Amino acid sequence: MNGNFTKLRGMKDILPDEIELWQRVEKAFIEVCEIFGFKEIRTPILENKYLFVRGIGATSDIVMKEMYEFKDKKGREIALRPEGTASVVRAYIENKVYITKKIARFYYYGPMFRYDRPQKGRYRQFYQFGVETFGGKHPFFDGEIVQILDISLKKIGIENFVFIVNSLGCRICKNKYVEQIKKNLQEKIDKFCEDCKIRIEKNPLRVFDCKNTFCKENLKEVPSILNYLCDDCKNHFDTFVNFLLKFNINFSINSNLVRGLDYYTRTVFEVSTEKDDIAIAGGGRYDNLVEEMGGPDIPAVGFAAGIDRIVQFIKKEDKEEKKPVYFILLGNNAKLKGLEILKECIKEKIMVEVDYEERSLSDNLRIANKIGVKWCLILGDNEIEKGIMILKNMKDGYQIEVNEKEIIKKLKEITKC
RNA sequence: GUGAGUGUAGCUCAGCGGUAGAGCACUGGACUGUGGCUCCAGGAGUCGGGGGUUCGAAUCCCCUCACUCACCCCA
Repeated sequence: MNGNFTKLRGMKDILPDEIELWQRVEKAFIEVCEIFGFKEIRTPILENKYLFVRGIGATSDIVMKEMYEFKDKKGREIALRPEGTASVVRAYIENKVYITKKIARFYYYGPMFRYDRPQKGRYRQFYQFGVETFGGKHPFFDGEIVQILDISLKKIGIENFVFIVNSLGCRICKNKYVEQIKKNLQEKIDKFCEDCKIRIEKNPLRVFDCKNTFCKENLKEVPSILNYLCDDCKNHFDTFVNFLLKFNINFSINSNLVRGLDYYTRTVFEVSTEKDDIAIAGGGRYDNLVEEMGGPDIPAVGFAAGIDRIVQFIKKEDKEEKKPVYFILLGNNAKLKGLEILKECIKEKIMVEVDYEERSLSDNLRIANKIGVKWCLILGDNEIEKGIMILKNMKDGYQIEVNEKEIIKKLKEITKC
C-alpha cells in the first residue's frame, strides 16, 4: 500500500502458505517420471529468439505478439522461453543425444514467459512441467506419456479430468485435409465471425477452436480430419486409443481438437477438467520438428502441464499439513536443555519450531495454538528439577510427563501419527 | 492488442459531495507456569497514483497504474 515496488504485471509471489501445494505437485510429477525412466533436463531460460521463431512458427501468436524479447549488450536478439519444447529439442540436437540413445526420455520443470494479458489461470510468468520422448515412432510412446500424466494427476489428488484426444495426421494427410476444409470453409465464409474469416485464410484448423456458437454450428457439416487420415496414421491413432482403453484412461475423442502450436502431427491431446473449460495440460506428437530445426529425422512426442493451473485447481481442498512440535522453553536453563533436545531432533528429522523470546507459558500456548500445532513440549525449571519434560496435546489438552531420557523416542512416536 | 468491472486498515468490504467506518485479524489487560471461550481497551489508512471541477472530493470528470473477467491465444 506504499508507493514502493510492486511485482510486475502478470507475475506473482508464491508465499510459504501456498508452496506446500506446489511442492506436492512437483514431487508427484518427478516421482512418476523417474519410475518411467525419464531423466531431468535443464535448459536455459534465455535463448536465441529465432529458436522459437523456427520451433513454434513465425506466424504463431506466441512468436508474433507474446514473446519477451530484447537485445543484449552485443545486440544479439534474445527471448525468454515461452515454452519448453523448442529448448529441449535444441539441446537434444546440439548435444547429439541421438547418437548414444535410441530412445531419449526427458522431463523438465520451470518458468515460462509470455507477454499476454493476464486472466484466470494465465500469467506472464507461469510454470510448466513437461516431458519429451525422442526417437519413438510407436503409438505406445504416445500412450506412455498420457499414462504418466494420468498417474501424476491422480497422485496429486485430481480425479475429475478427461483426456481429449485427436489425430492431426502426418504432414501429408494433414496438408491434404487443410486444403480440403479451406475450400469448404471459403464457400460459406460469410457465415463465420470476423476472427474465423482470418483463420480460414491463415490457419483453417484453428476455426475449430472458435467458441462462437454459430461458427460451431457451421462446422458440423465440415468433414472430420479422422476421415482423412492415411492408413499409417489411422493405424497409429487406433493403436493409441487401444492403449488408452487397455489402461483404463478416461478419454474422449474430439476431432475438433487442433492445438495451437503448428508443430504437432498425428496424436494431440489435452487434459480438461469438468469444472473449467481451461486445459491444465496439453501435448502431442511432433515427428518433423527435430528435422526442421536442423537435426536428423527423428520422431518425438511430449506434453506440458500448467502447474499454476493445477495448483489453482487443488487449492480448495484442505491440506493435511505436517506440523512441527512446538518447544516452549521457560528460562535460561530450559533453553539450554531444550537446545540439546533440538539437536537430537534434527538428527532424527523431527520437525520442531522454537520461539527463543522470553514469554509466559500462556503466551507461548496462545502462539502455538494460533500456528495450529498438534503438540507442545513444555520445559521449565520445575521439569528440569524432576528430570522430565511435558508433552501437551493441543487438540484435547491432555498432557504427559516424559522422562528426559525417553523424550526423543516419545517425540518420534507422536510425530508419526 | 480489444472490451467490461474493481482498487478504502493486514484480510473481507460499507460509505458514493460535508469530521475515515464495520467485521475479522493484530497488540495489551481481566488471567504473574497452561492455549482455544468471553469481556474491556488500544494501534493502525497520503481512500492505488497524478491532474482537474468545487468553499469543500474517498465520492464528480480526465489521465495513469494495478487487479479480476471475457475476447485473441494458450498451460
